[in-house]
Amino acid sequence: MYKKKNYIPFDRRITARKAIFAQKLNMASAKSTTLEPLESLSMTDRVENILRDYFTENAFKPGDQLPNEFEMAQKLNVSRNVVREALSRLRMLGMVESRPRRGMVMAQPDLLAGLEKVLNPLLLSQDDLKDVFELRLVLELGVSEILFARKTPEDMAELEEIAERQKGLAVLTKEDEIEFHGKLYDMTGNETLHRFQSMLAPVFDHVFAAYYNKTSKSSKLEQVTHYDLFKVLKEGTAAQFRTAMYNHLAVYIDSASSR
Amino acid sequence: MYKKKNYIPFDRRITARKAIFAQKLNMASAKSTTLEPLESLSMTDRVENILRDYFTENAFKPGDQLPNEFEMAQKLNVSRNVVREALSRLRMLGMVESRPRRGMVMAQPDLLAGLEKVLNPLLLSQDDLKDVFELRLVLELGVSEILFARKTPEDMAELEEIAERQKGLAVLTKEDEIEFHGKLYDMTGNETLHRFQSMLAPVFDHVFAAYYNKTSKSSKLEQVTHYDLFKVLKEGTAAQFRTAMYNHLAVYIDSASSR
DNA sequence: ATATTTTTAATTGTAGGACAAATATACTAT
DNA sequence: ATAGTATATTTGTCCTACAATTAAAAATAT
Repeated sequence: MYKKKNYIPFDRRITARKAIFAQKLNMASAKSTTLEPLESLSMTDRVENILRDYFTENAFKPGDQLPNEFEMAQKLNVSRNVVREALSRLRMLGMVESRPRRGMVMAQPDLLAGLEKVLNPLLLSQDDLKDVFELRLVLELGVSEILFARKTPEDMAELEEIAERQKGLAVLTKEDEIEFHGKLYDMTGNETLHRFQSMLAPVFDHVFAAYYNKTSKSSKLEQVTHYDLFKVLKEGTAAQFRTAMYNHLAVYIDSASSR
Repeated sequence: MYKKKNYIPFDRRITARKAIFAQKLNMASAKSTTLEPLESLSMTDRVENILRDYFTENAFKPGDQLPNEFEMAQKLNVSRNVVREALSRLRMLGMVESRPRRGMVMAQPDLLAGLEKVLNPLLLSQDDLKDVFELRLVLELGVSEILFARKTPEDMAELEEIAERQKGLAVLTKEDEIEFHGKLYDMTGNETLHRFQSMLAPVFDHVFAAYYNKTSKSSKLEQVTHYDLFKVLKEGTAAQFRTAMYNHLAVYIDSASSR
């Protein structure tokens, strides 16, 4: 307890508000060509934007120390609450980190943190769900080049083990699908792509289960299996693999095209 | 000015804290198999998670009215500040909307809002930048199926106009690239894909300009032009288009593969 | 009873005060 | 110089207050 003497809390010491950056704050982003509802941004919105601009304009890099909250609040002529709400957002994105009493530092944002929190089938619009569905399809069809460029014997052995095991199964579960396709993305060496795909997958399943008639084209008996895909990846070319993947996903692609 | 009588501000009326949901709050997410720094979540982090869980578990849909901030703070036994910081995050993601004095409602989140704010080449790690670079490549290579399924005569006419105009140019600017490829994504009818791509593009350019040796393979003179792409899209097949796009992007793909 | 006006209540946005905890720094005693 | 102690710093959290404004309720007029 160091609460003796005439100690003035730090909070109180700064009282005079110098509205240095106030102009910055108050300058409306006036540039709407078409008349729109003029979505008046809240202070928090504006401070968030200003801070991000400030970081990029001043070329802040991960690890760089940031001014403290009081200083920001002063300079911007807003309350600490507003600054904290804005910072809270940036913290969520991984853009800034703050260890208590040590201040805040710039950090490497988490690319997909925001997207991850938002991929909720109940909240997204039909259009967005459809877009996500297709996006995943586009990814699956687009990875073959990378796959061929990056595949290693070890990866192929592991993939073979998976494909071989699944060959015996009458019907593949969702987990089986994830295992095989997940391994594929793993093999790209692209961690973001891998994570991105696995975030999209549940939405993809939801959309397919909810909106598309699975039985329609399932009579197409000559379906390309995971083992087929493996074989083409092992012995074929990138172009052949693309075709194989296209056929493997034919059911979904038909669904996507038809609407 | 209705400030007469013995009006007690709403803020003050609720004092007794019923820690009904306190358990929910205090239950640690204890499930780490490997020993990790035990990233103690802040109250705000926890409330953010709890709120999102609460929304999904109770199947909140866009338009649904949310409890007000006081109530949330009470129930969770935290201050309104903490609740507001958490809500501020969700507001940024478009997940909730709040019109002053009318309360908060669930909203349709903006799929890409979080990602958009974070795509800053100065802040992202080398690995992330490389991942984004490749991601864009994967998208370009993956859209051909959709393109063939969705192309319309009107779109093709517009694309032809662009390709025709660019045929005369000695060198294509960044804007030219955006115009042509942008139109391609536009033709997919997938708004999210379109926006996603245009968010990735600047990072893509940055990575290519900063890290890859452009001159290396540029001697490959038989480059596929935008007009070539157009022609294949018009007269060829999806498979041919994929090959054409692959060749069009060969410079980049070489870069990506080599590292 | 119905329409219009006035009052009240509710709720977000914003400001600002307080303080604990913990760390980095300055200071003091040995 | 070392160890120990006080001080300053800064985030996280809690609290109070109030303006603005709409929705609802009450009062008033038709």
